[in-house]
Amino acid sequence: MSRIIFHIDVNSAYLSWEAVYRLQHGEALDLRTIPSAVGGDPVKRHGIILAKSLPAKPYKIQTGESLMAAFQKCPHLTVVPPRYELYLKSSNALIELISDYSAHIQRYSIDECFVDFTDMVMLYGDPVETAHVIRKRIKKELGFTVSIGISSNKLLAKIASDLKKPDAVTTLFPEEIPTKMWPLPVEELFMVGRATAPKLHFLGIETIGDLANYDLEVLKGSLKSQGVLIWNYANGREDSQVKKSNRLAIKSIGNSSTIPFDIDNRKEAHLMLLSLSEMVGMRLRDSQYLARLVSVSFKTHLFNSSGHQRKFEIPTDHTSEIYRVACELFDELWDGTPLRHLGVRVAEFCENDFIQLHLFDSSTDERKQRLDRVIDELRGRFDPKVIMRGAFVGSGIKPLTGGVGEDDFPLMSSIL
DNA sequence: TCTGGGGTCCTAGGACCC
DNA sequence: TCTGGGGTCCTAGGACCC
Repeated sequence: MSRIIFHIDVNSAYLSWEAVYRLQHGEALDLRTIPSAVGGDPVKRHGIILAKSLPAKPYKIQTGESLMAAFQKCPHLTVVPPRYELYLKSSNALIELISDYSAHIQRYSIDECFVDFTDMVMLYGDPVETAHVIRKRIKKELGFTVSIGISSNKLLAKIASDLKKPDAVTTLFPEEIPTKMWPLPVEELFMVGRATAPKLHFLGIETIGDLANYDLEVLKGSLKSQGVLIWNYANGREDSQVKKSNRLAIKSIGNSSTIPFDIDNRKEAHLMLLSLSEMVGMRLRDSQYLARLVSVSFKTHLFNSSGHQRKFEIPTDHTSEIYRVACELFDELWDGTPLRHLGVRVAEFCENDFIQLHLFDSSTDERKQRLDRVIDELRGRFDPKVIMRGAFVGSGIKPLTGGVGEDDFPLMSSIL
């Protein structure tokens, strides 16, 4: 039996949510009506564009480009800093409203979700009409607009929602593929990115239709399994389930940061690793997991990147353990080239519901654990900066680096 | 174009085992 | 002895997503 899937996408999410918040708090100006953007650190004119308004489009402002470049294209661009707690609240409100219509919701990212509407058709009738009802309710009750795509699978629904923006409902059922999807440039296809597009062009493939009708064996030859995947996508074939997102699905936790200055000595590098390990450790403990693997990665001033990873002898969630191994890994990997980016990540989780007591130094282990808990507690209760290791004082390196705390839902996958 | 930060998955090569 | 092949695990690197 054929399914009915919705993909719901918030238009210019961060910017819309910011604009709505400001209107609700008495500001007269609607950011959506002027060239504006949400981006990092406008004061220092540093960071990147995270979201832009429609009036910013004619200036060719691109999501992901540096603020410097954006100001050059549009000197009077209004830039506001991001506020992730607000976006999380807005996202939750959206999901709550959609829950009135179906319990089968998959949050794909903070501003996108899939809804399996198949069983709801009996209850609500025509899906397109229902989608319009949902769209209008969101606009009226929450103050921002969405684009809704409807089809028989997640891939087509996602592409459909992109066809018309803002504030729109669009279908892309299999019989509509040749007219609505095949004329699109191939880079609009999910999973065709910066590296794959040139390879496809080399084969003479320009549109999604070209790809759909291309010889699969030839494609396999140059793109392996990726070739098979995108060929199926180009033909609209995809059958993954709308899965309720569960926190348990999380696979890794990491933080990384571009340093304001190039690091050229081990001491500063270690301090940076400590700062990152603190955040990773906090998030790991919050997740209730222990990690079996830790990895360190960096980018040099020339943007060459490399990484190194290792397993813990015993799965852990201690900041001090993560930091110790991170330093080991770093010292083995680094040849002294100046660095501008450093990252720490933990993975391979197991449950922490029994306490790991090992025979040799259970007392120090317990002490570490207590220390972590007390610090987490204080940081949660007050400002995270209340606890600061002495080594950071006057170092120019923040005692805690990286974002994404407590309520993150870890589901951004390159697979639908 | 002078390039953030959070993730997931795939592949290739080497080590090691039988 | 200088020579198999298959399976699994580990690691590094790259591609993609939002």
